[in-house]
Order: sequence, then structure tokens, then C-alpha cells
Amino acid sequence: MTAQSKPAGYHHGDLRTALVGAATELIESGESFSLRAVARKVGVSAAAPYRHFKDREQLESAIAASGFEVLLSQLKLHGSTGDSSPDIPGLAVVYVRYALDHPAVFRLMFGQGCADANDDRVIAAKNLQAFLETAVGQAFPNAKDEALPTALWSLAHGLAFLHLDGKLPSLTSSEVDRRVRQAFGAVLTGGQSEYAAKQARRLD
Amino acid sequence: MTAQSKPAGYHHGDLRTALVGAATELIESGESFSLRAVARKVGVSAAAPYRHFKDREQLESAIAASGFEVLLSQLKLHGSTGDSSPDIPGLAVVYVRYALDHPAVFRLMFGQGCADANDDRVIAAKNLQAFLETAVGQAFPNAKDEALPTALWSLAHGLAFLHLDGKLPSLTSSEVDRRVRQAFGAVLTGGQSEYAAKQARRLD
DNA sequence: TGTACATCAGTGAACGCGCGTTCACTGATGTAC
DNA sequence: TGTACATCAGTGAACGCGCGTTCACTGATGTAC
Repeated sequence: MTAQSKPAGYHHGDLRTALVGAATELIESGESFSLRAVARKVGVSAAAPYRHFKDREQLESAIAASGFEVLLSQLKLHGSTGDSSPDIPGLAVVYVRYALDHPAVFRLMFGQGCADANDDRVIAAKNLQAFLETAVGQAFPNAKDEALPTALWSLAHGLAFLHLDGKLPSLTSSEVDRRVRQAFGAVLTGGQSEYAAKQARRLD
Repeated sequence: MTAQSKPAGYHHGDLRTALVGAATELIESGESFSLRAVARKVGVSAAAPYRHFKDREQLESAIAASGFEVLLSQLKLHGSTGDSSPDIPGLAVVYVRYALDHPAVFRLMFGQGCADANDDRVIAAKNLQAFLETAVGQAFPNAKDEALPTALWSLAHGLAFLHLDGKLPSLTSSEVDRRVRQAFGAVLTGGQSEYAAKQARRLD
């Protein structure tokens, strides 16, 4: 998917998509991301992007939205192969793997900015969120409140970011998968017995 | 602590500290952060910072390092009031609260960059990490491997970032505290019983 | 206590750069009749 | 099927801007004797 493959001619055909793709590649390769750089990469004049995006920020939102969609589709793909109820640790593995495969986009997806009703981006984020809540809800039908879904999403999200930021010893990707499963295991088996109970008693 | 309060005169006295302080305030207030803007804010020429920092990146590292130190000191402060063994959910509350109080610095602390042996910053990060591992180790002396410390740090970290990014319904800060405690409760009590055991059996 | 001098921590002007964005424009496309 | 015309999606030149960084400089500080 080299974004340069435009069907030579005055009209590009699908410039919007090409711009999002090129921008994604740029930030993923660590280059500083600018409208001009993206236009250059696609082989188009610096003014051309303005036919498709009001300003730089809007392109950024489009990248983030596209990231959410990709992540969600990968999660769904994993879920659909499964049997009766969702494999939560498995979903977490997919989540973390996405983050490690697309670090810059992942950061952008969860970066600040994001002025309220920012169209696509917010919608895409909400879709992801809804999917996750549904999955955890199905997996743990007896959980009374929202605490567990929140905790498990946070756990996956934290694992993703700590790996991304090199705060955990870096490993091959299959070892990371394993570590993610173990983290969920440590937490879901409730193996902390007495001490856990004691800690829990401190909760409000 | 208005960074502008320099003891009028040719020499500033403690410009380095003032620059870090001003830069912190700038990014925390959402302004774009540049060496020139920081110098301006401190009331010093654009070239002055170069007496104290090799380049822009080095100032950034200093901000991050200072952030790690502040966070660590707050965690220690909480820990020292405690009794025998560490109050893990309590530490998590402090962690998340720090993130919400200093969102931009927190992001910067865990942001990409961070070229290997980057002095202060890396050292400060390692100190934090060591403290957390020790605390979890003391709280759960029977945990055989590193999975539990990793999981609990990730949980706290994920809670911090999801709150920061507005992915969880926003609340007053005391409600956030409560949510953090509940998330830890949901996970530490091991209350997912049968289903949890079934999920756990899927691990590797 | 006083003077000479090295060092330190600032100044301010200048550089080149890439950026976001606007503008009047033009070539390509598609539609009505 | 052919022509007229509106609309669309590009061009390329230009703008003003703030930035990081360098440079030769100078005022303040502290130390040796």
C-alpha cells in the first residue's frame, strides 16, 4: 500500500484516502508530521489537502478515526472465531499487539486534543468502547457494576502503554502476548487469597 | 510559584529551575511548548536557555525527570503514613491523581522520545519503577513471578490514561478516587469465581 | 581590605527553515438538452 | 451522439510566522594575592 501509486493525472481519484494513508506512514516512521510533508509524500501540491480537510487538525482526527476502525475490526475478527463467550485475555492480546504495531497512531488515537463532538474520531472511539463493554459484559454476566469492565480495559490499556514506552523489559512479540495473558491470569484467578481479601477490605 | 519572580539583574540566580518550572506551566496550560516561549515567559533572552540545556530535547527531559521525582515523592509520602504493608489501591489513587493533576507532564513523562541513556529522565523513571515493584512485592510476598506487579502497575497506568483521555465518564476527583479503588477491588478480590477460573485455564 | 583577572551567565541580532494557509488560477469530469 | 456549461479537484506562487540555534558580545561574580 505505497501511497505514491496515484493514477497519474490531474485528478487523483481518491486523494483523501491517500492522504490519510501517507500521514499514517509518516508518523509511524517517526517523521514529524505536517500537512506539507503529507502532500509531498503523496506527490501533490501543498494546497491540495485543503480540498479534503479544513485544516491540519482535521487530518489528524481522520488518522485517529481510521486507527480506531482498524483496531475494532481486528478485535471483532478475533472474537468471531471464538466459541460461546468472549476470550478476554485474547482480546487484550489483540489490543496490545495493535498498539505495538502502530505505536504512533495508537498514541494519537488516545492523545489529548479531541474537542468534544469531533465527528468521526469520537464516533469511532465510542464504537470501540461499546464493543469492549459488551464483550466484558458477556464474559462476566454476574459482575454487578461497571468496575470490572473498567478494570479490565484499564489493564489492557496500561499494558499497551507501558510496553510502548519501554517501561517493561522489551520482548519478542510472542513473549509480549504471553506476558499479557499472564497479567490477566494473575488478576482473574484471584490467586492473591488472604492478602487480597485484606486489601479489599480497605475499599471504602 | 510564578516563574517570573526573578531577582531583577543581569544574573538570574537559578535560571535552570525557573526554566523547568515555566516550561511545566506552559505545557500544563495547553500552550505549545518551545524554547523561545519558555525564555519569554521567564523574561530572558531566547539564547539564555542554551547556557543550561544543550537543546530543546534536553529541557523536555528535565521536565519529565522532575515529574517522575514529584510523583515518586507523593507516592512515598502516602506509603510512609501506612502501617505494616503497602496499601496498593491507595498508591494507585495517588498515581492516578497525579496524572489528572498534571496531564501534560504525565504524557510527556511517558511519551516516546527517550533515547536510551538519557540521564536524569531515565534514572528518575527507574526509581519510580523500583519503588512500585518493591511495594507490590511487599504487599504480595507469595506471588511467584513478576506477573502481578506488572498487572497492577498496568491497571493503575491504564486507569490514569483512560481518565486523562476522557474515555471514562468524567467525575469529580473524589469520585475518581473511588472508581480507582473499585477497579482494584474488582480485580483483587478475585470475585469472578467460576468464570475467572475458566478464563484462566486458557492461559498459554 | 583592595585590586587584577578568569570565568560565568546573560544579551540581542541574525540565520535559514518549514510550516499552515490563502489566492486566483486551470484542467478534468459529468450532466442537461 | 455532440455540444455548452457548471462543478469539482487540482496547481503554484506567495504571505507571514515562530521556531531552533549560532555568534560575538558584555556585565556580574568570585577568587588569588
